[in-house]
Amino acid sequence: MSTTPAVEDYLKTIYAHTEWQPEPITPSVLAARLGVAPSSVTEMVKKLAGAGLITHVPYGPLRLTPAGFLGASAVVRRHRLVETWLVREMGYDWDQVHDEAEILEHALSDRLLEAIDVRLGRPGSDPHGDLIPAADGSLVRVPAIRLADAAPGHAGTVLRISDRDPAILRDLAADSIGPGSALTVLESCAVRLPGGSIRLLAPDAAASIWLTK
Amino acid sequence: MSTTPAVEDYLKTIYAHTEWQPEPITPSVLAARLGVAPSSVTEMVKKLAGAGLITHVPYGPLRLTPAGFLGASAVVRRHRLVETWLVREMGYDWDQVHDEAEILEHALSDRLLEAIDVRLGRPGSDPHGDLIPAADGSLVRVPAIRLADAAPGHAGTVLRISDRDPAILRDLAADSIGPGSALTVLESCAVRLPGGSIRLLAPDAAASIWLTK
DNA sequence: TTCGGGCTTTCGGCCTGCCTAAATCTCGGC
DNA sequence: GCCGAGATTTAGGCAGGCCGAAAGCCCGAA
Ligand SMILES: [Mn+2]
Ligand SMILES: [Mn+2]
Ligand SMILES: [Mn+2]
Ligand SMILES: [Mn+2]
Repeated sequence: MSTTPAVEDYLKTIYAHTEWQPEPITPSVLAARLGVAPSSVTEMVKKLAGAGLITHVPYGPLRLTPAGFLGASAVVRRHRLVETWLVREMGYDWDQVHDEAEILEHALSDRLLEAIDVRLGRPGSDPHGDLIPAADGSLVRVPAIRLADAAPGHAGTVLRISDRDPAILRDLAADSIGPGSALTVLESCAVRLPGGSIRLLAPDAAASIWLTK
Repeated sequence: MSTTPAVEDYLKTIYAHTEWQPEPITPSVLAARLGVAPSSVTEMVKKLAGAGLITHVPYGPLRLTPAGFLGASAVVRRHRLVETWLVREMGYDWDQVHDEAEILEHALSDRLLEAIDVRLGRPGSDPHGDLIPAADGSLVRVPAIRLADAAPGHAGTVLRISDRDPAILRDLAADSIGPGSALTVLESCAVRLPGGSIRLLAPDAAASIWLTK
């Protein structure tokens, strides 16, 4: 099976699901994330499993094989490098890059990707703090905890903010919170910044932020 | 009908055919340029005509309507801006950009295209001297003559070199000939450069070069 | 004027990727 | 242990884009 944009999006979405939590993805969740009908997922799952990219027992969850993981890593790498490039060189804000990257991730050649990577100084993470896999799929993971799950008093650095909801990203930017921000958790939705100022976060936002442990 | 990559490639190819010569393109030539079967062209022609993008009488040639011309201009503009960007900023040589642009022309958003255009200082032509249409499809055409058709003694500036064959581009680059080069035609395949040196061009190359009249 | 080769179109088919509706399965709650 | 809600799969279809084979058209050469 050739690796079409659809295949790449399926692999990437399966990959992303287990990036910050261990449970494998189910067909219905995958369908919802991709915005397609569950029956469409069933079909593609057959093809991906047939190509040795995922494993799947009927009515069970989906897991990437090593080959599928490598393929997914390549897409994720392209997506995140593109996002980083758009923010650092093309005047985009971090809440504006996702849709553009969603398309370009399927269109860049290896050569152009390498040129962008070099220009950017081989960044290790994208504007949202998501790690950029190396060309061989490897990356250096750091133990992290959701801000919403952190105990009051927990102090840490923002590792990553889910880029799913642009509105959250804009709100956080307005609060000067981004990857690298140091903060202390006061209670479930309040944090103290280094200057001592306090920020009250929406529950959605608190669930989107991951801190060092 | 939505404007898919296939539609964009058809429009662009029809557009390009009449850019340097007046005869409209025929289905078989279009099929050859696109690398598809003639029957595939017949099908797409029906769709394009139905959408008001081209005119076509059965067994006749194909012509862009004003709407089709506008659509084609947009694709050509994206293609040529991408080529220019790859050469000026991403370390590509002028014979290496075509395939990459062939894909990216379908993937860039208007916003990203605008950002690239601004970065490059709104260039009027691409690395091969091909004019870059403005967003409204307009461009400033200059009378030109094929080097192969120029009379001995004709002196002019290189306006444009067809980018169809990368090998020709490499050869010409080795001879220090490119858009803007001043040269005098000696006989069909020989030219004199400003320094006085003489270059013997392959017939293919002489047919690919367009000079000021 | 006729004829035939070359274009063009028609026809039937294939593949990808998506859909809805209708089975079918699974698993937690009773 | 049974049952039903929810998840998953099956079945049948559709649209886009392509193909090869066969039929149809057109025009220049004779
Ligand atoms: Mn995508
Ligand atoms: Mn991101
Ligand atoms: Mn193209
Ligand atoms: Mn060009």
